[in-house]
Amino acid sequence: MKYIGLADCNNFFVSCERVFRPDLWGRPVVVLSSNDGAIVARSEEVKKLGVPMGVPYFKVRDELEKAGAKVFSSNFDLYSDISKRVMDTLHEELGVIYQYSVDEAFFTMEVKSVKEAKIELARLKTLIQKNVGVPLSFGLAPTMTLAKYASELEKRGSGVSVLTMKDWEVQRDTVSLSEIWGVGGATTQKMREHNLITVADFLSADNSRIEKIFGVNGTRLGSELRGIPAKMPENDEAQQKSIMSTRSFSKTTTSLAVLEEALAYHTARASEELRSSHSKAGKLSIMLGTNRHSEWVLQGATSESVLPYPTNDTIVLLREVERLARAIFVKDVPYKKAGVVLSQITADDHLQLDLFGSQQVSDNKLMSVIDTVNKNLGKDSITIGRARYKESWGSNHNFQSSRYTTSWSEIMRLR
DNA sequence: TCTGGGGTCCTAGGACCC
DNA sequence: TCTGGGGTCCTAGGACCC
Repeated sequence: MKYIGLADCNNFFVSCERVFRPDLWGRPVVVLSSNDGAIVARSEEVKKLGVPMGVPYFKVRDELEKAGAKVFSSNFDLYSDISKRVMDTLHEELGVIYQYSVDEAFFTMEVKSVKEAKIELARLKTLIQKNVGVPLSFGLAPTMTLAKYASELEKRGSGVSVLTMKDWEVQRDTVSLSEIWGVGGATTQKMREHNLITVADFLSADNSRIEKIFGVNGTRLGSELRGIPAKMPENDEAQQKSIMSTRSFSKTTTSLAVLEEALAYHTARASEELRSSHSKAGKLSIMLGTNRHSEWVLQGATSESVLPYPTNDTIVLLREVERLARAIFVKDVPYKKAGVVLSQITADDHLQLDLFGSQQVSDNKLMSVIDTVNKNLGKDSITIGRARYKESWGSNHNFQSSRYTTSWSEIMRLR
């Protein structure tokens, strides 16, 4: 029978940090979000302390210190590299995989016997642990939603769980809907108002009632929970719909010049990524944000512009970004973040030519030279205009580990 | 003092058309 | 004392995920 599997790395960012700091296995470790704002990854030891996911760091700093926890700023260069190694191994061993996030991938598997499937996945788990160095868990079930649920079951145990319909039919009476993938806070609330608490409640409710209240998401959820796939892992490298680059500043600013520098930096980042995926964007948006927890919360602004023709040229985009920024900037507002979003993305080889053939279709030589130099000599060896990262508007990252695997100057030294 | 960033999908409602 | 209905397209915003 065909099953859907999920491979999910345990406490991924924490595990990545531990690969190069083996002394931290068994010790409480957390990783902070960008700007050292909130907790985004916790080791088992920290979860046991009761520190919740997503809590602002400053609220739990003392508690963590008392527990002797090690704190890291996020180090995405490191995490992406480790992620790539995990995904490469999964791909080699399982064939087609669908990478769902930096630390998760779905796949399909023909299961002849549960026992054999378990042995196979346990072997794979050991292999990744040995070759890459991070622990992961596998869940195998008839649908994506159930595979997700299954993967949680053995996180602290063997790390491999196969959920058959027979198992699930026994369990689902007591599983609460809020534990299910895709059911968040707002939906849980709404379900509660309709007296739907457990999976069994949901499944015994009338189909048309579910559809009326929860729309297509409701009917899909019902199907997935009955073991009939309503979502399938897609292996094709689907075109990304949007690319964004945004960051909070360590301190607020009221200077248009500073905001323009930050926006220029994000424009460079986003268009670089656009070029590396061999595509162009038809729409550009910028955002200036204020502190969400201050009286300025509503003073943020966004603005967008449909480009005359799709482009990935940093210079063209920079010009437009500057125009938009000047239009929405308000004097004396303390801005806390800035960002750029590129959307309406099309692959280079799928571009629509306009009727008069007047648009620029050739690749910009200057851009590809800059990309090549930066690839060979390191990030930002060449920047355009003001598009260079500056600490003056940068984020806090006070506990950052080395980029052990992606930067020669930060490689681990042995003596 | 200090509260992330990067995504996707769905829906409601307005503009516009015949 | 009367005020269509049906359709498309677009966008803003909500919800969710990791």
